[in-house]
Amino acid sequence: MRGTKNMNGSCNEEEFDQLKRGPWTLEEDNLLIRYITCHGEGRWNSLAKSAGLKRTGKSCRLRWLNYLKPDTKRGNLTPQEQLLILELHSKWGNRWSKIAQHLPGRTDNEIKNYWRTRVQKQARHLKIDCSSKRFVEALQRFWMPRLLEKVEQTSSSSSASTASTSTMETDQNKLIPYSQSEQTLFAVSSPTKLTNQGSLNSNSSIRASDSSGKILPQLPEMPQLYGNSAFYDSSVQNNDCYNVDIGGFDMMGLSQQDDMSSLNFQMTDTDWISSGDMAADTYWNMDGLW
DNA sequence: AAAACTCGCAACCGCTAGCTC
DNA sequence: TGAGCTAGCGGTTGCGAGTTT
Repeated sequence: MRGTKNMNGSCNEEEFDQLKRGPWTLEEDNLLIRYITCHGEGRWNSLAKSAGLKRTGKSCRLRWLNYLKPDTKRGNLTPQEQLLILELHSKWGNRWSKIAQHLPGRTDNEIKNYWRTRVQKQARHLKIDCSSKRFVEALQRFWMPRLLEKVEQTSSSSSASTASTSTMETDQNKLIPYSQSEQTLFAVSSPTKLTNQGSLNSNSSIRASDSSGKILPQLPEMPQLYGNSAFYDSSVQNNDCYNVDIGGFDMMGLSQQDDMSSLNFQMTDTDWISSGDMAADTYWNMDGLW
């Protein structure tokens, strides 16, 4: 069986017992980097041997992909990246590698860790299952708008002119999860761009609000965010995940509701979504998220 | 000051799809 | 066709660092 002594292909029992585990040393890292620089990736088991590493091929591959590869990004995820993760996870679930493909420089492991340590922590805090409809709804109504706000803050501070070029009519702070005609993930829409299929009525539109229920400042038009940023791979634009059919939200049982206010989550304990309590910082603490 | 606890992340494990022979 | 092997994925674990008691 894989994962046992037999998983290593040509590795016999004695070799297996001599294999090193645990944290990589600087020397091992250098060996691996040097070898891959000269010979390239692939054939990980033989690579491990040829490089003189007492590691499994699997371990070498992981170390390279998650840590040593030159274009690997380190450090905190940006709000843009977090937003994208939330969005893509709502569509694909725990398909970490697939999600990672859309965040250049980030690894599936990193994204998985982010989800488990940050997002699931919020779910625990709210005492709900992070895979539940309620939690997805919470993400959409509170977390994502705040991330968008954060994105706006960072983009306006780094490029004031870019942020101010959004001339779209945003008389309502409507956030639609997807725009069918534009390949965006999340956009502040003008009313004319809302389709019957994807629109949310104004009484129930997802709004960015602070804990007191105030409507937050208008949010930027998202196509700029995704269209211009380095992490948005233009090659992805024709991917079905962007050319969406609102399917990303169908899975959450929301899109078929023209009026979100009609959603009934049958909450018997605390109706924290509709009451607005959830938006209170005591329940939805964003401070630790970035 | 130190023990207990929590958190974040690197690394490992088990499984499986796909390829080769 | 099926056995063996490789690469890759998602889940889990272990450990060091930081925080709380």
